[in-house]
Amino acid sequence: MTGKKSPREESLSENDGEACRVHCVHPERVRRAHDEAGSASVAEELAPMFKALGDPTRLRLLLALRGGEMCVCDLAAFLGSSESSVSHHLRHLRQLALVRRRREGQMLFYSLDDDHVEAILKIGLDHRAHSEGRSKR
Amino acid sequence: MTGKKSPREESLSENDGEACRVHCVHPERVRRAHDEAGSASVAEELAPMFKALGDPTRLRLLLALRGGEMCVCDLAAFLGSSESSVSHHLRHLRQLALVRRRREGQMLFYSLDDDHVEAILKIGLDHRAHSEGRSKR
DNA sequence: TTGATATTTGAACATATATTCATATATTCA
DNA sequence: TGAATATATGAATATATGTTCAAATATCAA
Repeated sequence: MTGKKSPREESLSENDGEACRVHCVHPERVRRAHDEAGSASVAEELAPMFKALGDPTRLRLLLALRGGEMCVCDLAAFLGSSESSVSHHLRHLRQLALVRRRREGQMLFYSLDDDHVEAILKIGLDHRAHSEGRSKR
Repeated sequence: MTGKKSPREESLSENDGEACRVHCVHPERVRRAHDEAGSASVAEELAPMFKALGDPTRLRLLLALRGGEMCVCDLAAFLGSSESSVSHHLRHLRQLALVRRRREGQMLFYSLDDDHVEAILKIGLDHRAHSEGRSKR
């Protein structure tokens, strides 16, 4: 992590020289952006996890699993969708280390794999509560 | 006792009878899942935000903005992509209340709109560090 | 006003993705 | 062994999504 001062407040009055000529660019800011965002591969590695959470069905699966492990047909019954579809989603989530599974006889019980997952879900719910209908058109 | 025993984990308060006949379902678990996940609309409302973070380009924009506000051409230069593309993405993020903007002359400066956004990004990065290469094939 | 810059917007296209259907695998039990 | 159950998997398809291109706004400066 790159240490830095509190962002936000600074107005750019005298900051990066002035502004943009011919399709601008404030060099200072671009440089700082690189510090914050790292290389492109950081986002490339991180995005798939968020994308996985971005599907309502998968998200619902994960929210449900907060209550404890469930088998595939439980999850299918819960969602009201096919077991095949659920299985595809679970494989997807498993490949991303978001869920793990445990076999018991013919059944496979799935559960959340990582505490971070719960944390992210929680913050997401907070954000939802916080910015209720605040979207800009 | 009630017939058979249940060698299952006790993380759940009670066992759901045994398992599944003809495409199972543990009623207790399904009920608890409903408690945890709420109605389908919860996931429907929450998913778009995660989906927005699920695109590497948009994610990179948000990571960059952690360093402070930036104008469109800064962001385009930073990403190495077109300003049109960036603008489309920013509109998307703005509609979800993930970023806000401030005009200064001809330029528009974008910044993160919500502390939750930073929090989610941070946890995401943590998760990435934690589960490095742990994905199951 | 006119011209220039910064950004937005809509449509088109090419790619990605979720679901379905049919089939395959794994495990238990007779 | 074979039937039955629970889940996985591959292919096909229909839909969603990101980027590009062309054109439209908005602001400033002369």
